[in-house]
Amino acid sequence: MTAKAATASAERYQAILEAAERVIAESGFARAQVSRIAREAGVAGGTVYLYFESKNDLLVSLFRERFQAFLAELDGTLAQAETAAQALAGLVRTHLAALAERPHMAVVTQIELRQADPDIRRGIQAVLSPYLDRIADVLARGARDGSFARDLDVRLAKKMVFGTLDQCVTAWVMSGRKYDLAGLAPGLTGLLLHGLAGPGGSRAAAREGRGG
Amino acid sequence: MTAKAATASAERYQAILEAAERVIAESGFARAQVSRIAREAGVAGGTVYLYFESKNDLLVSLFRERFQAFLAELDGTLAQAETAAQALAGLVRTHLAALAERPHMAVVTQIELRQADPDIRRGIQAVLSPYLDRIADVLARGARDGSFARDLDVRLAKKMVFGTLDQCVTAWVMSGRKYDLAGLAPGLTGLLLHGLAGPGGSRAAAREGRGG
Amino acid sequence: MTAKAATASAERYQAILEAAERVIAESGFARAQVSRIAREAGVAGGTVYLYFESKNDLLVSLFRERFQAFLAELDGTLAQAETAAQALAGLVRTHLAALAERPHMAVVTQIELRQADPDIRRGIQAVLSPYLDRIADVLARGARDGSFARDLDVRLAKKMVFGTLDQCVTAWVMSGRKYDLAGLAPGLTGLLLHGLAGPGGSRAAAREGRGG
Amino acid sequence: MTAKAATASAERYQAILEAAERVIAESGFARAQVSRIAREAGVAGGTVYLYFESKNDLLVSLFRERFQAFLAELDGTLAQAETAAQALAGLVRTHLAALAERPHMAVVTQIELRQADPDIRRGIQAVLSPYLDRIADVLARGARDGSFARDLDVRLAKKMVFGTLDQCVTAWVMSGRKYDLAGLAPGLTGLLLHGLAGPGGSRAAAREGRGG
DNA sequence: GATGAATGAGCATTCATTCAT
DNA sequence: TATGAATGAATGCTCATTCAT
Repeated sequence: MTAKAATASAERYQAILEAAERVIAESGFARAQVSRIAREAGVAGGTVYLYFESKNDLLVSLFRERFQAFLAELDGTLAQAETAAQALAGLVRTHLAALAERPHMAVVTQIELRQADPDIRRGIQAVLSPYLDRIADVLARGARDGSFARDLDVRLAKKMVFGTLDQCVTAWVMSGRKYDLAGLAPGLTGLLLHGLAGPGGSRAAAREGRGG
Repeated sequence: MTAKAATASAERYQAILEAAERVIAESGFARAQVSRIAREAGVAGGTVYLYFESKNDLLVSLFRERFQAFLAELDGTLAQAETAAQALAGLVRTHLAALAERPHMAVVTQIELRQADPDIRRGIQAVLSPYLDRIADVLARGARDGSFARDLDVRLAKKMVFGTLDQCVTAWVMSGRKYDLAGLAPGLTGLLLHGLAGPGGSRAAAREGRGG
Repeated sequence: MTAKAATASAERYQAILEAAERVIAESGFARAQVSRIAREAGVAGGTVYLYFESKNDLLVSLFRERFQAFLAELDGTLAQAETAAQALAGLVRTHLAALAERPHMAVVTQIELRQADPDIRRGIQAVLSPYLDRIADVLARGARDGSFARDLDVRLAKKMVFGTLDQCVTAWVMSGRKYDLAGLAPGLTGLLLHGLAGPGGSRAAAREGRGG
Repeated sequence: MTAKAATASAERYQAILEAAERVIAESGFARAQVSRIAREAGVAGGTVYLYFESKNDLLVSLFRERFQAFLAELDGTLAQAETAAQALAGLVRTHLAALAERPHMAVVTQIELRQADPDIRRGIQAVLSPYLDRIADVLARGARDGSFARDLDVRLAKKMVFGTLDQCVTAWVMSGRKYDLAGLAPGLTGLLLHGLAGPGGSRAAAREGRGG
C-alpha cells in the first residue's frame, strides 16, 4: 500500500512535470496557466500545489529534473574519456545531442528559463552550477595533462565553452531548428580547441594573441 | 519654430529613453511601470505613446539607440585594425568596455532583454543582426588574409565569439560586477584565437581536433 | 473645466460609495465583489481603485462619509440642548433615528463593520472615536451641571450609553427591523438616566448599589 | 469497550475544541486553518469532520460549550441572590469575571464571533438566547419585587444590561486588556441600577426623564 | 472510526493602453 | 501635441470539504 501510494505519487509528479514541459514550450512560461498544466496532467488545479510550491518552483523543478538526467549522461561520457580533449569532445557532443533530442526542453532552456525573475534565476543558477563545475574540471585536467595550454585561464575558458555551446543552441532554436544541431559537435570541438587560428596557428594570430 | 519644435521633441524622446533605462535597470522590465517612466521623464503617461508604440517598443528602441552608438564606436575601431586579428582584439575590447562603462545597459542587455516575449525577441534580433554581421565580416576577412584558419567555419566561429563575449558579460553582471570586465579582453582574445590548446597547440589536442 | 472635472470626479466617488452601500448590505462585505460594485456604479472595475485604495478602504470610507453626516446632525442637536439631560435625550434620539432612516447603513454598521480584519477595525475605531468623545462630553457636562451624578464615572457611563444604543440597533436589525426603532428613544433615555431602579430609586436597589 | 471508546471520542472532541480556541484566538477565525487545528489537536484533517459539521459549526460549538459552563456558574450565582438587585450584581460580576479569566474566549467572543456569516450569527443567537432570557428573568423579578421600577420595560432594559456589559468587554479587549475588567463590576452595577443620574436622582434628570 | 491526498471554486488588484478634452 | 482619467483583461493560490482506503 505504501509502495503503491508512493508510486502513484511519483507518477503524478512526473505527469505534472511533463504537462508543464509541453504547455510551457507551447505558450511560454508567462502565458502558461497552472490550471491548464493541471488539466493536461489529469489532476485538479490545487493538486499542483501539493507537489510544487509555486509556478516558479514548477519551472525550476522541471529544469532540475531534466538536467539531472543530462548530468548523469554527461558523467558517463566523461568517465570514458581518456584525455581531457576527448572529455571536451564528449561534453560538446552530449550537450548538443541532449537538446537536439528534446526540442521542448531546448525551448524551455534557451528561452523560457531566461526570466528576469530573480526567484527563477537563482533556481537555475543552482542547478546549472554543477555543470559549470564539470566543464571547469575537464579544463583543469587538460591543463595538467597537457591536452590544453598549461597556463589556461580556466575561469575564462569555462565561459568560452559554455557560452559557445549555449549560443549555438539558442541560434538553433531561434532558427526554428532547421538544421542538425548535433552535427555541429565535431567542428565546434575543433574550434574550441584550436581557436580561430586553427590547429596550426598563424603568425599574425600569434602576434596579436601575445599583446591583446 | 519647426526646428525648435523638432528639438524639443527629440529631447523628450531622449528623456523618456533615459528614464526607461534607469527604471528598467532598477526594477526590471516587467515591474517597470510606464507611468513611472513617464513621471521620471517629466511627461504625462499618455505622452509616452506619442513617441513609442508600446512598452515593448520602448525597450527595443532603447536597445537600438544605445546599440547604434556602440556600433559606431566599433566601426571606428575596426577601421583602424590592419589585420583581422587586430580587428578581433578591438571587437572584444570594445564589447567588454562598452558594457563595463554602462552598467545600466549591461543589466538591461544581459537580463531584461532576454524576455520570452516574441515581440521583443524579434526586435532584439533585428538590432543585434548587424553586430553579428560585423563579427562574421572580421572572421571572413581573417580567413582570407591568413589571420585565422583558411577553412574557418565562419557561422560556427561567429557563435563562439559572440557566445563567449555574451557569457562573460552575463557572468559579470550576475556576480554583481565585482571585477574588472574590460580587463578580460586580452586574455579572451588570445583564448578565442588559439583555443584551449593555446598558441602552440598540442599533439593530443590536434589528434582530437581532427576526429571530434 | 476644472470645476466640471472636479464635479464629475466627486459624483463618481459618491456613485461608487452608494453602489458599495447597496451591494454590501445585500451580500455582505466578504461576498460583495468589487467588480459588481463597479458595475452598479457605472464604472469599470479598475476605476474603483482610482478613488479607493482597496476594498477595505472602500468599506471604511463608506462608514466615514456616512458617519460625518450623522456627526454634523448630532452636533446640531447638541448645540440646542440646554441641559446635559436634554443633550443625552437628543443624542439617543439622533442615534436611533439616523439608523432607522438608513436601513442599508444599519446593516453595514451593525453587521458588516464588525469584521475581524484588523485593518478595518482600526479604520472604524478612528471614525467612531469622535462620537465616543461627544458622548463623554455630554456626560462630563452633566456631572458638572448637576444633570447627572456629580461623581459619575464617565468612562464607564460612556460604555453604558454607547453599548445600550448599539445593542438596541443590533437587536432591531437582527429582528428584521420589524418594529419602530426611533420610538424607543424616550424610554431608553429615561432608562439610561434613572437606571433599572427608575426615577424614584428603591431601598433595595440603593442598598445593593452601595455594596456591588 | 464502549465506555472506553466513548471516553476516547469525548477526549478527541475536547482536544479539537481546545486547539480551535487557541488557533482562532491567535490567528482569527478567517485565517485559522482547519488543518492546523487538526494538527494541534493531534488528529488528521478529515477527523475534524467526524466531530463537527463544518468550520462554522466548530466555532459555534466552541462558543456553546464554553457558554454552558458560564451559564451553569451564572445559575449558581442567581440561585443565591435574595433580591433581584443582588441577582443583577451577581450577573454583572459573573459576566465580567468569566471573560476576564478566559482571555482567549474573550477575544473569540468579542471579535471573532461577530462574523457577518449568517450561519454563524444564527448559531450564536441560539446559544446566547438563554442568557438574554436569564437577564430578562432577573429584571422581571426585580420589577415585581420592587427592586427595580415597577413599570420597567424589560425588553429595553435587557438590551441596556447586555449591551453595557458587552461594550465593556469589547473595549477591554480592544485596549489590549490593560486594566482589571472584573473590577468594573461594582461601579457598573450601580450605574445600571441608578442610571446616569445616580442614586438620588436629580430634578433636571427627573424632568427630562419624564418627557424624553 | 481515522486518515490525508485530492478537489476546485472563487476574486482582488495591476497597469498597459486609449481617447476625449 | 499633451494630458491623465478611465478602461478591463487576466490568473495564481488557498483551504474547507470530501471520500477511497
